[in-house]
Amino acid sequence: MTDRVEHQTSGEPADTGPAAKASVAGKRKALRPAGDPVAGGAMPGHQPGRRLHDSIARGIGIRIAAEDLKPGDMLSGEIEAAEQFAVSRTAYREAVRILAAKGMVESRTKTGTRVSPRARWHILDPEVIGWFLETKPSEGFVRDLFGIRQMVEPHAAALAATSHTRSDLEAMGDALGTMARLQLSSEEGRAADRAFHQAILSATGNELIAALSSSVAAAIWWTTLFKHRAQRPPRDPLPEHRAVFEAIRLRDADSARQAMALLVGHAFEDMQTSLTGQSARLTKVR
Amino acid sequence: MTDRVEHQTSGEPADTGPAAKASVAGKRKALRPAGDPVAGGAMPGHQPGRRLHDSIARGIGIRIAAEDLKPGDMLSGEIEAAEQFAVSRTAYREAVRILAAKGMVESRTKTGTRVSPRARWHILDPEVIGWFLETKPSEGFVRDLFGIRQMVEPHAAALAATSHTRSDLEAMGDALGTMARLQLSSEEGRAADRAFHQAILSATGNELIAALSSSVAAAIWWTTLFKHRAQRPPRDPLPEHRAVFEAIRLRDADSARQAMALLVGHAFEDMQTSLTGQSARLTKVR
DNA sequence: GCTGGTTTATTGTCCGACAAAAGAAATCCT
DNA sequence: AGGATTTCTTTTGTCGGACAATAAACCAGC
Repeated sequence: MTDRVEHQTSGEPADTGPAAKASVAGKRKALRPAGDPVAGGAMPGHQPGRRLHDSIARGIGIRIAAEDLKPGDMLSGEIEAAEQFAVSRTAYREAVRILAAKGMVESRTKTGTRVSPRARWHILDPEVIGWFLETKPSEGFVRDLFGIRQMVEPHAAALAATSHTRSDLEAMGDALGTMARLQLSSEEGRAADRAFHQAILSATGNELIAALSSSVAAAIWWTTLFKHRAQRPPRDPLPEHRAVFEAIRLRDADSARQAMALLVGHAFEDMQTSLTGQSARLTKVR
Repeated sequence: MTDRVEHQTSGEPADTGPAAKASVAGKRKALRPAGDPVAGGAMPGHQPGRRLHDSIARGIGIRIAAEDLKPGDMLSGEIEAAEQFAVSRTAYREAVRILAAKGMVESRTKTGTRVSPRARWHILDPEVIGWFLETKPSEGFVRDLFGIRQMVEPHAAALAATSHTRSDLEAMGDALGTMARLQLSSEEGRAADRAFHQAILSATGNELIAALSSSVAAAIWWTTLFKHRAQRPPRDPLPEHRAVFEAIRLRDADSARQAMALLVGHAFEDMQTSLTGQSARLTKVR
């Protein structure tokens, strides 16, 4: 008894709608009409210009991240799944390869393709993190995100203080200047915030630590998002950033570590108060 | 007769002799155009039972990790590449999808597929780390590996001290017992070593930190390898492991952090002395 | 020299077929 | 009947060939 999971886009059960299999076998003339409103048909949320297999992988990945598909769940067979997405089996298979490369699913002959146990997910993969943030991530996930940030960034700041080069310092300074000019209300200002922290991770000289920047960036993204939603103006982050920068510039590792620990700790506090203050509001972003 | 497959942990310098494998299957048609000298043979290192696209992805990934293919380098076109590997374009494309999912290559129409800049590589991906360790004992990479271990493990031990559950403790205890029984000379003993450290990362309760276990495991793998190569008997790692375990068991976060910092520091020292002691052998590869 | 079409090389997508693996079922031998 | 063996069946894996879409490169015209 195959208890298969279907790839439906909305809550509507696929219910073999009339238009569902509208000439899947039809000639490939069936170009995708712009704005095709027919539900159940074409790949939902597929932006033109992006690749089909990427869109499909993303769609399934988001469903897994949202626990709509749980570990152990079996995906429908390739032929059926390809039909549901209204794409060729080739495109669907390439999507599954992507998911498998990120540890999210496993395929075996006869057994089919099923969602892997959570411990195997490459949860530090930037794309995977993006999928998790796509829908409302669990409180635990955001907490873990900050947990890693509290572990990484003070250490990284200390390393950066001793190992930075001139260009590292310039990158930090530029980002800091942009932050001061634009504040965190604009997208550019928030990008500068991320750039500042990324510059520090790069300055460690350890490319494995630098690879954690996507996780850090994700946590920062959430912080600023929550701050932005909370009506009351948050504390000004600039002085603490400057303190970190100064300590790194003076090659004072201990000060840099402490300053960064303070910064991250405050960011965590802000996020927590914002989160508990309006946890009901945490619905879908975007 | 159990047809047991030897699970030789790949990672050993791929000396894989059996090249005569090939013979993908009795194909329907004679492939192989006349003018093709088949440079390098069909698909080297493809174990039967593994998937073709995985083997190809691994092969290319290793070449990238070994800097045989450098960032910016363009891979040959899909048709030509598929011919070189003696596989279909489909299989080759799925391999490229895997590489792209790990940030190692980027494909664009007309431009072709090229190796991505190093900063985009998902270098914390367990498979990617495996590719790096396959052929490249770059001193810098191993140093970075230990750098991340020095950052992660003391912090993780402190967290584990406060957050561990009974089952976490049991996992650590079991691993420690196996280590004591088998030492590090056997593969099982080394596996127990890795299991001990992994149990600590799991006990943090932070799944993002736990996801770093592959990096830590890789570093441990290198340590034991070097220790094994160095003729003189290394220090006994067990007392230090026990100290970490005891501190965690007593929920003493500070002691756990310090004990773990000591353990990792000594492992790093051992690795460095072993490494410098036979640097001639290590650098001869390139 | 620049602008704007045209060519062209390369990846992207589709289709239909067969191979291989492995669970499930049927069969056979004792 | 029971267990081992063989056959069936389902599902992914691989193949080859075709066409579409895209963007770089090229060419023509002003």
